[in-house]
Amino acid sequence: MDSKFKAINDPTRREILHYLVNGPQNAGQIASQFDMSKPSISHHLDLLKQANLIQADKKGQFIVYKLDKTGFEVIHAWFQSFSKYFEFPKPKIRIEI
Amino acid sequence: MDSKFKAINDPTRREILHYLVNGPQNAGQIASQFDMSKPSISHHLDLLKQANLIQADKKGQFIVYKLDKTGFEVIHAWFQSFSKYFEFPKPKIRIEI
DNA sequence: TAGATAATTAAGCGAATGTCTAAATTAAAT
DNA sequence: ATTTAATTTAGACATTCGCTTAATTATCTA
Repeated sequence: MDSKFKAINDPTRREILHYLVNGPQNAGQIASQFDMSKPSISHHLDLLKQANLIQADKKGQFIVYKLDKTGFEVIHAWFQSFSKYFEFPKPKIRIEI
Repeated sequence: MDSKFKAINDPTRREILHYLVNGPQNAGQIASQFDMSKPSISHHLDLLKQANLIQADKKGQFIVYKLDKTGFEVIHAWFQSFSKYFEFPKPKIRIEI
Protein backbone atom coordinates (compact mmCIF):
# COMPACT_ATOMS: atom_id res chain seq x y z
CA MET A 1 0.00 0.00 0.00
CA ASP A 2 2.63 2.50 1.09
CA SER A 3 4.83 1.38 -1.76
CA LYS A 4 2.21 2.36 -4.33
CA PHE A 5 1.71 5.89 -3.03
CA LYS A 6 5.43 6.25 -2.74
CA ALA A 7 5.85 5.08 -6.31
CA ILE A 8 3.46 7.61 -7.81
CA ASN A 9 4.85 10.43 -5.71
CA ASP A 10 7.83 10.99 -7.98
CA PRO A 11 7.30 12.92 -11.26
CA THR A 12 9.79 10.81 -13.21
CA ARG A 13 8.02 7.63 -12.18
CA ARG A 14 4.66 9.10 -13.18
CA GLU A 15 6.15 9.97 -16.57
CA ILE A 16 7.40 6.43 -16.96
CA LEU A 17 3.91 5.12 -16.29
CA HIS A 18 2.42 7.44 -18.89
CA TYR A 19 5.09 6.48 -21.38
CA LEU A 20 4.15 2.83 -20.96
CA VAL A 21 0.54 3.55 -21.90
CA ASN A 22 1.87 3.42 -25.49
CA GLY A 23 2.86 -0.18 -24.94
CA PRO A 24 5.68 -2.29 -23.47
CA GLN A 25 9.21 -0.94 -23.68
CA ASN A 26 12.57 -2.22 -22.55
CA ALA A 27 14.66 -0.44 -19.94
CA GLY A 28 16.95 1.20 -22.46
CA GLN A 29 14.06 2.60 -24.48
CA ILE A 30 12.53 4.02 -21.33
CA ALA A 31 15.83 5.50 -20.17
CA SER A 32 16.35 7.18 -23.55
CA GLN A 33 13.23 9.26 -22.92
CA PHE A 34 14.75 10.92 -19.88
CA ASP A 35 17.68 13.21 -19.28
CA MET A 36 18.86 11.05 -16.44
CA SER A 37 21.38 8.26 -15.91
CA LYS A 38 20.34 4.67 -16.60
CA PRO A 39 20.96 3.54 -13.02
CA SER A 40 18.51 6.19 -11.82
CA ILE A 41 15.87 4.98 -14.24
CA SER A 42 16.61 1.43 -13.22
CA HIS A 43 15.97 2.40 -9.62
CA HIS A 44 12.68 4.07 -10.54
CA LEU A 45 11.62 0.97 -12.46
CA ASP A 46 12.43 -1.13 -9.44
CA LEU A 47 10.20 0.96 -7.19
CA LEU A 48 7.36 0.84 -9.71
CA LYS A 49 7.75 -2.92 -9.93
CA GLN A 50 7.72 -3.29 -6.15
CA ALA A 51 4.45 -1.36 -6.18
CA ASN A 52 2.99 -3.70 -8.81
CA LEU A 53 2.42 -0.77 -11.11
CA ILE A 54 4.62 -2.34 -13.79
CA GLN A 55 5.70 -5.85 -14.68
CA ALA A 56 9.16 -6.87 -15.88
CA ASP A 57 9.56 -9.50 -18.56
CA LYS A 58 13.01 -10.72 -19.46
CA LYS A 59 13.50 -11.22 -23.20
CA GLY A 60 17.07 -12.32 -23.72
CA GLN A 61 19.40 -9.55 -22.72
CA PHE A 62 16.53 -7.08 -22.66
CA ILE A 63 14.03 -6.50 -19.90
CA VAL A 64 10.67 -5.41 -21.19
CA TYR A 65 8.41 -3.42 -18.88
CA LYS A 66 4.67 -2.94 -19.12
CA LEU A 67 1.90 -1.53 -16.97
CA ASP A 68 0.46 -3.84 -14.32
CA LYS A 69 -3.21 -3.50 -13.52
CA THR A 70 -2.78 -4.99 -10.04
CA GLY A 71 -1.26 -1.94 -8.42
CA PHE A 72 -3.53 0.51 -10.17
CA GLU A 73 -6.60 -1.30 -8.90
CA VAL A 74 -5.42 -1.03 -5.32
CA ILE A 75 -4.97 2.71 -5.59
CA HIS A 76 -8.30 3.00 -7.36
CA ALA A 77 -10.00 1.12 -4.53
CA TRP A 78 -8.48 3.50 -2.00
CA PHE A 79 -9.90 6.32 -4.01
CA GLN A 80 -13.33 4.82 -4.18
CA SER A 81 -13.44 4.73 -0.39
CA PHE A 82 -14.04 8.47 -0.51
CA SER A 83 -17.00 8.21 -2.83
CA LYS A 84 -19.42 8.24 0.10
CA TYR A 85 -18.26 11.77 0.76
CA PHE A 86 -18.41 13.08 -2.79
CA GLU A 87 -18.94 11.64 -6.21
CA PHE A 88 -16.32 11.96 -8.91
CA PRO A 89 -17.11 13.02 -12.49
CA LYS A 90 -19.12 10.42 -14.35
CA PRO A 91 -19.81 9.65 -17.99
CA LYS A 92 -22.51 11.80 -19.49
CA ILE A 93 -25.36 9.36 -19.22
CA ARG A 94 -25.38 6.42 -16.94
CA ILE A 95 -28.05 4.11 -15.64
CA GLU A 96 -27.05 2.02 -12.70
CA ILE A 97 -28.76 -0.66 -10.67
CA MET B 1 -0.04 18.39 -8.92
CA ASP B 2 3.14 17.31 -7.18
CA SER B 3 1.73 18.61 -3.90
CA LYS B 4 -1.25 16.27 -4.13
CA PHE B 5 0.78 13.12 -4.69
CA LYS B 6 3.13 14.23 -1.97
CA ALA B 7 0.21 14.79 0.37
CA ILE B 8 -1.26 11.31 -0.05
CA ASN B 9 2.14 9.66 0.19
CA ASP B 10 2.19 9.84 3.99
CA PRO B 11 0.14 7.24 5.94
CA THR B 12 -0.82 9.70 8.69
CA ARG B 13 -2.18 12.14 6.13
CA ARG B 14 -4.15 9.37 4.44
CA GLU B 15 -5.61 8.45 7.84
CA ILE B 16 -6.59 12.06 8.40
CA LEU B 17 -8.41 12.09 5.08
CA HIS B 18 -10.29 8.94 5.97
CA TYR B 19 -11.15 10.31 9.37
CA LEU B 20 -12.70 13.36 7.74
CA VAL B 21 -15.03 11.19 5.70
CA ASN B 22 -17.10 11.09 8.89
CA GLY B 23 -17.54 14.83 8.67
CA PRO B 24 -15.73 18.07 9.53
CA GLN B 25 -13.53 18.08 12.62
CA ASN B 26 -11.37 20.69 14.29
CA ALA B 27 -7.61 20.37 14.58
CA GLY B 28 -7.72 19.21 18.20
CA GLN B 29 -10.24 16.49 17.46
CA ILE B 30 -8.11 15.28 14.59
CA ALA B 31 -4.93 15.37 16.66
CA SER B 32 -6.59 13.36 19.44
CA GLN B 33 -6.96 10.44 17.02
CA PHE B 34 -3.22 10.10 16.60
CA ASP B 35 -0.35 9.23 18.88
CA MET B 36 1.61 12.19 17.65
CA SER B 37 2.27 15.76 18.77
CA LYS B 38 -0.14 18.50 17.79
CA PRO B 39 2.47 20.48 15.86
CA SER B 40 3.15 17.42 13.71
CA ILE B 41 -0.55 17.01 12.95
CA SER B 42 -0.77 20.72 12.24
CA HIS B 43 2.01 20.34 9.71
CA HIS B 44 0.22 17.43 8.05
CA LEU B 45 -2.98 19.46 7.88
CA ASP B 46 -1.05 22.26 6.24
CA LEU B 47 0.28 19.97 3.51
CA LEU B 48 -3.18 18.54 2.89
CA LYS B 49 -4.56 22.05 2.65
CA GLN B 50 -1.86 23.12 0.21
CA ALA B 51 -2.86 20.16 -1.93
CA ASN B 52 -6.52 21.23 -1.84
CA LEU B 53 -7.45 17.90 -0.31
CA ILE B 54 -8.94 19.61 2.74
CA GLN B 55 -10.37 23.04 3.52
CA ALA B 56 -9.85 24.99 6.71
CA ASP B 57 -12.70 26.98 8.20
CA LYS B 58 -12.07 29.20 11.19
CA LYS B 59 -14.87 29.02 13.78
CA GLY B 60 -13.89 31.21 16.71
CA GLN B 61 -10.88 29.75 18.41
CA PHE B 62 -11.30 26.49 16.54
CA ILE B 63 -10.24 25.63 13.03
CA VAL B 64 -12.56 23.16 11.41
CA TYR B 65 -11.22 20.97 8.62
CA LYS B 66 -13.21 19.15 5.98
CA LEU B 67 -12.49 17.26 2.77
CA ASP B 68 -12.09 19.35 -0.38
CA LYS B 69 -13.31 17.84 -3.62
CA THR B 70 -10.98 20.02 -5.72
CA GLY B 71 -7.79 18.12 -5.01
CA PHE B 72 -9.42 14.71 -5.21
CA GLU B 73 -10.75 15.46 -8.67
CA VAL B 74 -7.29 16.33 -9.95
CA ILE B 75 -5.85 13.04 -8.76
CA HIS B 76 -8.86 11.21 -10.12
CA ALA B 77 -8.30 12.79 -13.52
CA TRP B 78 -4.69 11.66 -13.54
CA PHE B 79 -5.90 8.22 -12.76
CA GLN B 80 -8.44 8.22 -15.56
CA SER B 81 -5.68 8.98 -18.06
CA PHE B 82 -4.71 5.32 -17.75
CA SER B 83 -8.14 4.02 -18.60
CA LYS B 84 -7.20 3.62 -22.27
CA TYR B 85 -4.77 0.97 -21.14
CA PHE B 86 -7.07 -0.91 -18.81
CA GLU B 87 -10.50 -0.43 -17.35
CA PHE B 88 -11.00 -0.23 -13.62
CA PRO B 89 -13.71 -2.15 -11.72
CA LYS B 90 -17.18 -0.85 -12.44
CA PRO B 91 -20.52 -1.06 -10.67
CA LYS B 92 -22.33 -4.34 -11.21
CA ILE B 93 -24.70 -3.20 -13.90
CA ARG B 94 -24.18 -0.12 -15.95
CA ILE B 95 -25.56 1.15 -19.20
CA GLU B 96 -23.62 3.96 -20.74
CA ILE B 97 -24.11 6.08 -23.84
C1' DT C 1 36.23 -17.79 -25.64
C1' DA C 2 36.76 -12.71 -26.01
C1' DG C 3 34.54 -8.59 -26.52
C1' DA C 4 30.47 -5.74 -26.76
C1' DT C 5 25.79 -4.56 -25.18
C1' DA C 6 21.79 -4.28 -21.67
C1' DA C 7 20.74 -3.68 -17.30
C1' DT C 8 21.36 -3.82 -12.32
C1' DT C 9 23.74 -3.31 -7.89
C1' DA C 10 26.82 -0.70 -4.84
C1' DA C 11 28.57 3.34 -2.60
C1' DG C 12 28.30 8.05 -1.56
C1' DC C 13 26.39 12.74 -1.27
C1' DG C 14 23.18 16.82 -0.88
C1' DA C 15 18.29 17.83 -0.45
C1' DA C 16 13.79 16.86 1.29
C1' DT C 17 10.75 14.70 4.85
C1' DG C 18 8.72 13.69 9.37
C1' DT C 19 9.12 14.18 14.01
C1' DC C 20 9.89 16.50 18.36
C1' DT C 21 10.15 20.48 21.94
C1' DA C 22 9.72 25.26 22.81
C1' DA C 23 8.01 29.70 21.61
C1' DA C 24 4.59 32.66 19.43
C1' DT C 25 -0.11 33.84 18.03
C1' DT C 26 -4.98 34.27 18.41
C1' DA C 27 -9.43 34.05 20.59
C1' DA C 28 -12.32 33.02 24.55
C1' DA C 29 -13.30 32.97 29.50
C1' DT C 30 -12.92 34.76 34.11
C1' DA D 1 -6.72 42.92 32.23
C1' DT D 2 -5.08 38.23 32.98
C1' DT D 3 -5.32 33.77 32.28
C1' DT D 4 -6.45 29.75 29.74
C1' DA D 5 -7.11 27.14 25.56
C1' DA D 6 -6.46 26.06 20.48
C1' DT D 7 -3.42 26.12 17.01
C1' DT D 8 0.56 27.37 14.37
C1' DT D 9 5.44 28.71 13.68
C1' DA D 10 10.36 28.03 14.47
C1' DG D 11 14.39 25.43 15.10
C1' DA D 12 16.79 21.12 15.46
C1' DC D 13 17.73 16.33 14.34
C1' DA D 14 17.54 11.59 12.27
C1' DT D 15 15.84 9.27 8.28
C1' DT D 16 14.63 8.79 3.59
C1' DC D 17 15.04 10.11 -1.26
C1' DG D 18 16.92 10.90 -5.79
C1' DC D 19 20.85 11.48 -8.17
C1' DT D 20 25.64 10.37 -9.80
C1' DT D 21 29.76 7.37 -11.03
C1' DA D 22 31.94 2.89 -10.70
C1' DA D 23 31.59 -2.02 -10.45
C1' DT D 24 28.93 -6.33 -11.50
C1' DT D 25 25.89 -9.71 -13.81
C1' DA D 26 23.86 -11.63 -17.86
C1' DT D 27 23.44 -12.20 -22.77
C1' DC D 28 24.59 -12.02 -27.52
C1' DT D 29 27.83 -12.46 -31.44
C1' DA D 30 32.04 -13.01 -34.04
